[in-house]
Amino acid sequence: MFFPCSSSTSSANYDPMIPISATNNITTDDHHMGMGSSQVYNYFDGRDRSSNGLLGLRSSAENLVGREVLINKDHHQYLQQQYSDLTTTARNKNKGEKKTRKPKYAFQTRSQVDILDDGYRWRKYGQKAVKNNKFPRSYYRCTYQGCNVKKQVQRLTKDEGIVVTTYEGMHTHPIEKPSDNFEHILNQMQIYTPF
DNA sequence: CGGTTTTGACCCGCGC
DNA sequence: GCGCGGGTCAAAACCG
Repeated sequence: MFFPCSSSTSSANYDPMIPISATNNITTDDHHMGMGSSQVYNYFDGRDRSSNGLLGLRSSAENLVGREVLINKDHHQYLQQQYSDLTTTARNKNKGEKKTRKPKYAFQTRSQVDILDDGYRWRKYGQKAVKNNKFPRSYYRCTYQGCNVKKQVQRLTKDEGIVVTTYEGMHTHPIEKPSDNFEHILNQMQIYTPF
C-alpha cells in the first residue's frame, strides 16, 4: 500500500486489513469502547447527559491515517442522521415546552488533526480554555445562510489522540462538499489501489 | 475587499 | 453578591 501522502511516516499504526466499510457498522453496545473506537453520546444539556449512550460506533479503522478525513466525514453524516431519527421521539416527551434545551450529540474520534472535514463549511466564533484540560475548546457555526447549526471541538488531555466533536442542531440544507480538495483526490486514488 | 480567525470582554446560570 | 465555568459577541487582525 502506498499513496503519495506517505509523509505520514508513522505508518506504524496503519492497519491495512480493515475494510473502510467497517465504519458504517453501528452497534448498540455502549460499554467497553475499545481505544480504537468512536463513541456517541446523546444529551440535551451540557450537564445532564442522558446516561444511556445511545450509539456506540464501532470503527476499527481509526488509525488509517490517510483515510482519517473521509472516515470522519462518514461518521459525521451518518451519525447526524441516526441522531435525528432517535431524538424525534425522545424530544416529544419533554414536557415543559418553554425550557426545551437544544439537543446535542457528541462523539469522539481518534485523529491527529482537530479540524475534521464533515462536508459543511464552518466559521469559528470562539475558543475557550476548558477546565482540567490543557487543550482549548473551539466553537464553530455553520456558515450556510439561515442555518445556525453549531459544533464544538475539543481534544482530551487524557488521551491526546482523541478529538471530541459536539453538534447542536440539524442542517436543513444540502452538504457543500468541495470535490476538488486534496483529501477527495487522495481518497479517490485509494479506492483504486489494491490491498 | 470580503470572509475567516483571533482574542478579550461580556453575559448567564449556578453554587456558595 | 461574588466568583467560577462555559458560551457568545465583536472589533481587530489576518489572509487569499
